Amino acid sequence: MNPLTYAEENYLKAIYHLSEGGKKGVSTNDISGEMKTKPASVSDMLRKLGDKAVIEYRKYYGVHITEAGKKLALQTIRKHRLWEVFLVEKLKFSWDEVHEVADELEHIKSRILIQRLDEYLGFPKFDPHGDPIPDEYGDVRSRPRLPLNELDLHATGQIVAVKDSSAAFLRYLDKVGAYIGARIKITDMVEFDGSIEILVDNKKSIFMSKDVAGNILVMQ
Amino acid sequence: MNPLTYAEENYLKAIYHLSEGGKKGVSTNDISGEMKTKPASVSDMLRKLGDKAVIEYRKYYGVHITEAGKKLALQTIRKHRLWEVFLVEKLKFSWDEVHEVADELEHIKSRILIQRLDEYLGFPKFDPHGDPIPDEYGDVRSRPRLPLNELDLHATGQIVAVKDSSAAFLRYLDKVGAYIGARIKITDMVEFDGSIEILVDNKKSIFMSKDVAGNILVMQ
DNA sequence: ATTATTTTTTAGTATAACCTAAATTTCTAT
DNA sequence: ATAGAAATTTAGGTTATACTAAAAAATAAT
Repeated sequence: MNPLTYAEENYLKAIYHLSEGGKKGVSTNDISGEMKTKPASVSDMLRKLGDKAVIEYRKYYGVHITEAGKKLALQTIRKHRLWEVFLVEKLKFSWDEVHEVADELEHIKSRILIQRLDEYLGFPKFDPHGDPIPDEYGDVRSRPRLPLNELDLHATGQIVAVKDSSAAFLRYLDKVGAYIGARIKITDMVEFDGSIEILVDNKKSIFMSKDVAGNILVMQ
Repeated sequence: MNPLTYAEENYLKAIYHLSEGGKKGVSTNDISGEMKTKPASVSDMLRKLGDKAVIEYRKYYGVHITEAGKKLALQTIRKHRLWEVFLVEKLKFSWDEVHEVADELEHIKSRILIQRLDEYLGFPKFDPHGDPIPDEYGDVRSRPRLPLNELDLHATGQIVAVKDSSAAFLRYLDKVGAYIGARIKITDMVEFDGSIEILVDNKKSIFMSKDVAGNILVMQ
């Protein structure tokens, strides 16, 4: 079948992300929400993606991504994350500025470009938000990780990723001094609301709400 | 007015290039040839570009690019050439591989991206083919240059650009050892067909047809 | 179990960018 | 100066992507 269009790639990526975790079908409404298009437009697109066999589409029952679709989605994600690394490491973007630009760059088609970029960046395994970069074949080597709010008091770990990578959240983390790679220890927990205090790199103490902690992923 | 679409940017760039030199209007057919679309499609597009005031369009008489249009075209050209430098200098593309990729990259919208890329590359003034890179404001500082076939016997100069930047021509230049920056001297001329022999960097002798020489631009 | 609500799809419309075929305008050659 | 050729535009159609409004299906509530 023909290569996917930009719009098709974007929908497929959204469907892939929405599929992660649960194996239930992804609903038209969810996709509509993610893509900021109307459900009617989504229905249109699902028919097309179904025709191209990258999703399984049963009307009224949501969609499942196929193996072929997953491969393609992971290619796009690979490109997105490699470009993010480039923007942060080489062009000195901050990690909250890279999303929109990478959303455009991820659609550049050249295979050799991505190979050379990967090489140029030193074959990075994780993007600036700690998310794993799939390899050329779509294999993802993800680290075991869990939300910071699920750690016990006095537990230690290392920040490896963020769940929410909105600019607002990332700028907040910058402000308080949390970053990917930081070694942390839970120094206090408030029973009442689940907020915690952590010690970063044995130096700096940060107090944060449960909500914030839930969006920080750590490796123990 | 709204930003230009990809297609509009591409047409405008083509019109700009076709305008260079002569100040006569650019014909529908010329644009059609350059863009590899049908004349009817060009007419469509010219109406749109006229509406957006980036060209002056008088039906049946070809188009002139406006000042606003020139600015926009130069922005696109700037982006194209900066990306070419990136591909060659950083990703080790050869100069005959960069065109198609840069044709995609040039449409990425972020202004800050281009500023940072420019800085990262050390504010280059010329692309890998020797063409000048316009600055942020669309100013081009071009070097005086003339086709190699117009030099006199025993004249010296330096290769600064190529007129034809097709992959075939560039690979030919690689093969014979001609490159941007090379210091050359005309060592022989054949009256009959205008072919010449040049000495490159006082080391290597190259024999070339008038046609080839006409596509190599030198600074004296 | 039947109605009400929500979700999803269909039908019909719009815009961008392309096409072919036909009409029109301009150019050229006598 | 005018006929024929060449260039250009218009008319009408296609595909991709989105939209709104209406219809249909699935789910939830009594």
